[in-house]
Amino acid sequence: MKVSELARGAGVTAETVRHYVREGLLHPERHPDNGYQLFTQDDLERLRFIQRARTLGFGVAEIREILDHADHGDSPCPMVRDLLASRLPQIRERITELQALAERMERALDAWAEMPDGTPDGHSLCRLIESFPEPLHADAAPSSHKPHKEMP
Amino acid sequence: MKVSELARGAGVTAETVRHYVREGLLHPERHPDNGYQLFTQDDLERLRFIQRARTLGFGVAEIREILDHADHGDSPCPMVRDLLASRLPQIRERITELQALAERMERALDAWAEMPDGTPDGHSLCRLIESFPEPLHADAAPSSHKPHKEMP
DNA sequence: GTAAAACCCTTGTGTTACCCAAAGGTCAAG
DNA sequence: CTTGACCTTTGGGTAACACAAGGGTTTTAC
Repeated sequence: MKVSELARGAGVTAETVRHYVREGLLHPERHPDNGYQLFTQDDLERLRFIQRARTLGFGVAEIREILDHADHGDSPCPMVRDLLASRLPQIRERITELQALAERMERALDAWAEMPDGTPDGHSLCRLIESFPEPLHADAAPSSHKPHKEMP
Repeated sequence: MKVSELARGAGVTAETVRHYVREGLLHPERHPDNGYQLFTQDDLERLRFIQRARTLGFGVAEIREILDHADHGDSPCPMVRDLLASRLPQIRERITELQALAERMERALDAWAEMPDGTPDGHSLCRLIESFPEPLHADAAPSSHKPHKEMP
């Protein structure tokens, strides 16, 4: 198979496939004449595996590790389980955050009805936003969790 | 106020403040002698406004627009409402996705108990992942929504 | 047989919202 | 006057691709 064929087979773009190759998740042969990348059926399964792993929240680097393990004949399952277990709480946290976000947005839109769009008076920017509670930045809590990152 | 003072006042890092200055969200004066950035109380409120807007899901570029509007004496509220209204469904979608993700992860961890960590046999990578349903890539639906982006 | 369409290659750039390091100037305290 | 804390700018890194450019190749149609 060539790049695009493999890509179609898994429902991704050719760019994504090339990306995975660059990142070392796929190791295609090269057609000796024209240098085209040649993929096998196993590569297709491998790509589908990658897709599933991605939907499980794994990053590309992690998947590479998993695949490397498996390629060496080791079972990556324990690693997978640990990664899964360690990330699940973060996902939950992220969900909670987003739900709070959605709620804030809804309350904002609801409150809209009763608020005038008045031109700012030099001190107010948009009451719609200003009237929200502050993000209450944790500066007293000794729990050393730095500014938060995005999910992988 | 100097950078770090402003930053502390809003619970962000000095780097973040400098970032917002670079992006044009804050326009501090400069101390004529040493070139230090000088912020006012209004800047502190402005920064807090920015923080609230961020927690409402606005991107830096959008906030810049909002602030520019307000700085010109226009009410940014209608813009804010539209942005809020247009983004809310995306947030909901994202929540649904993440909930599905969390569920998949849980099911995976549950299923773990009954599965052997067997070394891969050359065709299986990790049954824990392989036994998941494929991401069912929409290639038949005419709804032209390309590979999805992350939330702003 | 050949020309255009459709693919392939590599390389480099852009996206988001910051974080971090380096090199060097400034300032308050001891 | 020397630390140490803080300031400045510049430049590079992050995640997972998307996209465009410039140039070769293969397939398809006439």
